[in-house]
Amino acid sequence: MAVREKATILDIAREAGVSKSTVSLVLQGSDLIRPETATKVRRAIEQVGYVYNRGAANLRKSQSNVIGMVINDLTNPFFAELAVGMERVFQSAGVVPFIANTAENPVRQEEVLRSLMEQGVGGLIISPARGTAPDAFHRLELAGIPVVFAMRRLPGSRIPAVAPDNRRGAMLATTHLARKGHRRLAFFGGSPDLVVYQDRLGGFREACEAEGIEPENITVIEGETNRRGGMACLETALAAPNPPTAALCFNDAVAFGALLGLRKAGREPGRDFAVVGFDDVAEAEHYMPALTSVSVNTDGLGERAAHMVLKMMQSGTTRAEDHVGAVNLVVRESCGPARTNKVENAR
Amino acid sequence: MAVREKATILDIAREAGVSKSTVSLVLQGSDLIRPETATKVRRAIEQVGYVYNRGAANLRKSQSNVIGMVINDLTNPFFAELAVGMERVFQSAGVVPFIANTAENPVRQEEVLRSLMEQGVGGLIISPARGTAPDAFHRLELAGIPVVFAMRRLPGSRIPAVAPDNRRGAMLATTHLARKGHRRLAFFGGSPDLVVYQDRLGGFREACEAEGIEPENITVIEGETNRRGGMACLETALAAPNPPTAALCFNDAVAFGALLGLRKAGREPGRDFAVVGFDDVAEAEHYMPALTSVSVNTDGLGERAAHMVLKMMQSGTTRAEDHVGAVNLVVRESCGPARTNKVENAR
DNA sequence: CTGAAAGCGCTTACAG
DNA sequence: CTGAAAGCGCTTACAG
Repeated sequence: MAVREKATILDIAREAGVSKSTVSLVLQGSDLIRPETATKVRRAIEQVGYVYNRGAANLRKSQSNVIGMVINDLTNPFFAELAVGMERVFQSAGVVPFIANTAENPVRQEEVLRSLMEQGVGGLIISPARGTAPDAFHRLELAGIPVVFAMRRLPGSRIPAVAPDNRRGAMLATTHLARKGHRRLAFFGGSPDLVVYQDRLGGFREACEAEGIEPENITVIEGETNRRGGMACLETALAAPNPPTAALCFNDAVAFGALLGLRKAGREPGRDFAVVGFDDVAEAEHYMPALTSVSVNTDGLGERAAHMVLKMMQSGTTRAEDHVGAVNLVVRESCGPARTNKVENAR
Repeated sequence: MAVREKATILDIAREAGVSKSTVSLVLQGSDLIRPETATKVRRAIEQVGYVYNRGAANLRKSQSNVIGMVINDLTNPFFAELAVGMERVFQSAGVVPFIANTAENPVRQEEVLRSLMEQGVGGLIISPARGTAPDAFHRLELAGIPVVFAMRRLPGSRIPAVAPDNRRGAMLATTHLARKGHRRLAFFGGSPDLVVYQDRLGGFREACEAEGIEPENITVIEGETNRRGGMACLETALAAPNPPTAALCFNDAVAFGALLGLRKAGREPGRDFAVVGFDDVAEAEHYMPALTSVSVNTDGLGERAAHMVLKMMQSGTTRAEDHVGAVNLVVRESCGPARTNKVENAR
């Protein structure tokens, strides 16, 4: 078959001996068309090597079923897992979402959003980049495009969000550590510019209070939300005059870093110092030692967000109820066996 | 500002008191327009909250600068790193690529490609899914759309590929192990349906021969290309009557699995058994023990592929020279200290 | 420099 | 069921 000009519905119509209206109706699966005619048209479509021009159709219909997924950091396995959960839903709905990465950069995020709008997206799922301006999604709202926040939300925004119960997750983990006998606790990584951080830290503090941990025995160390940040937090913590014996980490990456830091410091992770992560990424289970972590059901949240945006697109609304996902603590080896106060005080 | 109908160039023209041709020229940055006029138009664009309709423009121009990146497995950090390298180039070229994930599924890949074509992509970078049919990209070739293969290529295809020198990388690693005194070597993970596998295994075998490793001391164990696969390979290997003392792994994920398996088996990775990975993902450096791996310059290959497709789109060709990227062995802890034959024979 | 006109590939009433 | 006609938002010669 030789290279040729792109075939259009006119070529199909000619090939099948019908009008282009008929072809269009077949393309849309209308039941106005006699089955034999439809078959004839489909054969012609194959014949001419036709590729549907969705852009032209969208232009005419002035609507679009293109969906965008804007991810803040694709190299973070957690967000990759989230994307996969969403994709599964879209796949069974027969739509191919376009993924874009903002690399945690608000400027890039603006470019990405503009491009997506120019491309005519019909709906969007966004995990906003750190430091996103409050009005970053104003254009989208104005255009009436359904948007859903995943995992992260923006303070004061009316865009619906799908996120885990971060506060409760942090409380579960902190309580677990306290009940194991730890009386000097730390929170590692993250910074207050993320709502997620405020929620997780808030839960940590609340549980500390409930368990009667003395305020002077609570250490909060901000830091990058990756391995490097975790190592740095751990170093800082151990250098303190009266160091903590356990840490809840902002996320699993930070926890992996803390575990690494412990090894470097010659401490036995789990035994000498308890570490708990957050998110329960796939790797947590296979780490050495296996990481205790707050499971947020990443896949499930992804699916939920996908369903939400699909539904909003169908009903033509930009409003929806927030969804707060259940969490639970998955206890593995990194928070070690129970410890008594005696062990803890020996340093 | 109230919600309103989408603004078009006509609205801008009215607001600015010019014709829509003038607006269009301003939009395209033509120098036919007087600066004051351009400024006036730009102000009007802001006024009416205009969003460029790229679909309409592409339809009229019958060309597109939309670029797709089709990735076979986004949850694999290696491919995520590759995607990021490509994105960097596209970003500085001012284009926002759309990423799609095939999850190593040829059927999904077909859907993704169809969708991308319907959307009117102007160029594509693909890392083909395992088990891709030889004619999977026939439609794209017919349509004259520039395509570049990244990391993986298809046997017999004329689509240009950007990939590391897999054979040489495997030889470097194998030679290193042999020179450290290992005389019984294994190759872990992967299967022959991937050209990459054939190249890496080929290099391994060639180096074994060059170093005088006896054929009966060469073990090849196929397996999944992830951690699980690595653990399984290691188990199988150790169960053999005369087990290998070192393994080159198909990729880093397999190597991490092998390292994990060693710990489970009570062996000290690096000392009791040497492990070398392939790809040198970011995590390799931070692993415990740090993983010796063949660095393929993932970022650089991504950038190269991006430049290639951009250039092809500009010159309107679908042909280009393959690029074979340089590799080098990054020696870390997982292949341990030199060993003598004596140590090796004691089991 | 600017305006009127045609056309990209499709969908959608509207007649027949 | 099918055909002719208009129009989605843009770009592009072509006159002025």
